[in-house]
Amino acid sequence: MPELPEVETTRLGLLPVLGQTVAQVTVRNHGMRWPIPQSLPQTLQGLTLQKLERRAKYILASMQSGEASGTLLLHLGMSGRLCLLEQFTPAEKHDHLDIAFADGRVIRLRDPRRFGAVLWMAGDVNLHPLLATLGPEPLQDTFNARYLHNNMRTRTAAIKTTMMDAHLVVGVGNIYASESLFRARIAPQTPANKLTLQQCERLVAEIKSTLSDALKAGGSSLRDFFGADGNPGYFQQTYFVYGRTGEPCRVCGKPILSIRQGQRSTFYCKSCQK
DNA sequence: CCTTTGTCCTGACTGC
DNA sequence: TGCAGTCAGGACAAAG
Repeated sequence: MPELPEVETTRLGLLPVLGQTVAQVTVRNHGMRWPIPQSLPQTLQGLTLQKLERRAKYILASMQSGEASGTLLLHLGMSGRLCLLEQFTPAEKHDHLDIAFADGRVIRLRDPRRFGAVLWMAGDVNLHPLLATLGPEPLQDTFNARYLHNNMRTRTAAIKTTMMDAHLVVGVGNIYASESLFRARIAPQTPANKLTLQQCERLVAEIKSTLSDALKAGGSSLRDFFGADGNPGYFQQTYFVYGRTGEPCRVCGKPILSIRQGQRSTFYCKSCQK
């Protein structure tokens, strides 16, 4: 389940092919969340990779050659992985897309569940419908306690579901929502408009530190993450509550509870979170 | 049958 | 009245 830190680590792992020119694109399966455009191989052929950026959980690969330019949007869904191969190797079952470069290296997308996406945007990628209305990046200063508190005023739904709304702030997936609420000692069922400014301060701080801790862990495990076998696994983190139903709280020892909120699992400690 | 993710859509409702 | 915002729920992608 790639969350923002894994996406960012994936982006870092791809940086070595910056400046390379696309030699050949192979699409083995177009059926992703949205179909991979039939014209993608033709579109990318001969373009040079200029920039690798990230917005929310999208990796944005900007390509250009002469007049032709645009950006490839890559989303990993819940089971997607991008590996950078030093040279072509035979594709396996769920390897849906290869982007081969002139120097022989290959970016390969593997996504068993195919919830991911590969899209092409000519022109300004920030105008793409999927990106245009997104909220701020969680690690930027525009995402702060005042912003959160202000935007929670009109929200009556539970803080857990509200904080996962990408129009409010991006990159807070199911795992980090539970984790940062625990760290901020806020009960996930709390109506968003009941949060005090002080609670918003704690929550923003914990979202930022939870994500940046994970980013640091990702950066330091980059070599393992982009393993020599070209088969990166996701770095395993120790969670306070996520997936720990019935196990003892790492702070107070009471059992971790799980509930459903908006058709998603939420994990929390009843005695630590108020 | 269940679970998992992010995103989009619909219909109902609220408040200005 | 009209409109924008909000919310709950469901749909959807596929596989284990």
